Amino acid sequence: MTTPSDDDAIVLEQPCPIRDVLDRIGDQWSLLILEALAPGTLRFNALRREIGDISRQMLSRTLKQLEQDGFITRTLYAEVPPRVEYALTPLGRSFLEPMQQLVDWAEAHHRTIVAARARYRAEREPA
Amino acid sequence: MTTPSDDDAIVLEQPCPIRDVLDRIGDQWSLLILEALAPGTLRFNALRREIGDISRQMLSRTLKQLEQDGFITRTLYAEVPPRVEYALTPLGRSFLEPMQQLVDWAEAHHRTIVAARARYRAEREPA
DNA sequence: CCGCATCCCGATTGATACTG
DNA sequence: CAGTATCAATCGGGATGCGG
Repeated sequence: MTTPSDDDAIVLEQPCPIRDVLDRIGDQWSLLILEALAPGTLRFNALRREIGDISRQMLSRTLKQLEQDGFITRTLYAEVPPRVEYALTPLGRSFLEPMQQLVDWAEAHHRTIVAARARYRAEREPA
Repeated sequence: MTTPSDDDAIVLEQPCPIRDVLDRIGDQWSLLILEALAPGTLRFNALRREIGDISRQMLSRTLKQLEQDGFITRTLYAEVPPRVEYALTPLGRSFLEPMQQLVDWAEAHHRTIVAARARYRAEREPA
């Protein structure tokens, strides 16, 4: 078995709390998902449409991670066809507050960063 | 040329500001470096010792990224042996403020996250 | 409708050795 | 001291098709 199933997700003890958090929301999709759920509960495909260009696999994997860490809940309704709803937990919701600070900072300083990059390139491309 | 040099670092325009920031500090080392520099200027190897288990290559690459984005400055002193000092810029320092909120949140909720993981596993491993 | 298994490729990272 | 070059191994993540 060289390719373990998603169910075997490794859950290492991270001695550093912030690493836990960055590992979870530093990836490409987690933050997008959390923000998509901020207004309210969404189903799998609704979430997919909301985010736009995420594959089913990555959405599935990322949701599982977020559920595992207690940021969201997954509710399966035993209907035909199946319905699955995702929603923020209080933990997930509380996380969005400090995260918003960072988002605000990013928006406020985005131009500075872009300018720094341009300057960096300019210094290295003399002619 | 299948392995581009580090100097050819790709600088794509990210339409979403927060992505820029997460891409830069969501990696394994950037935040550690920024926090190591918070108390003051450090030289390359001092930084390496401070962080502990980072390879020279990753430290070099990450520092370059951080410099490129304007979070730190790199000052080369034309001496023998060479001396290079890294320090936070005002941008880098201002970034640490909202980031600290997130670090605090992570520390405050770490136990909750760990508990959520344990609970998740317990639910899936009946016996 | 929701999600998992498989295949596959490019990106990331470490080790090691070499340079200014 | 402060890196860079090269090689090799690993890993994330997309596409697709099957299954519940």
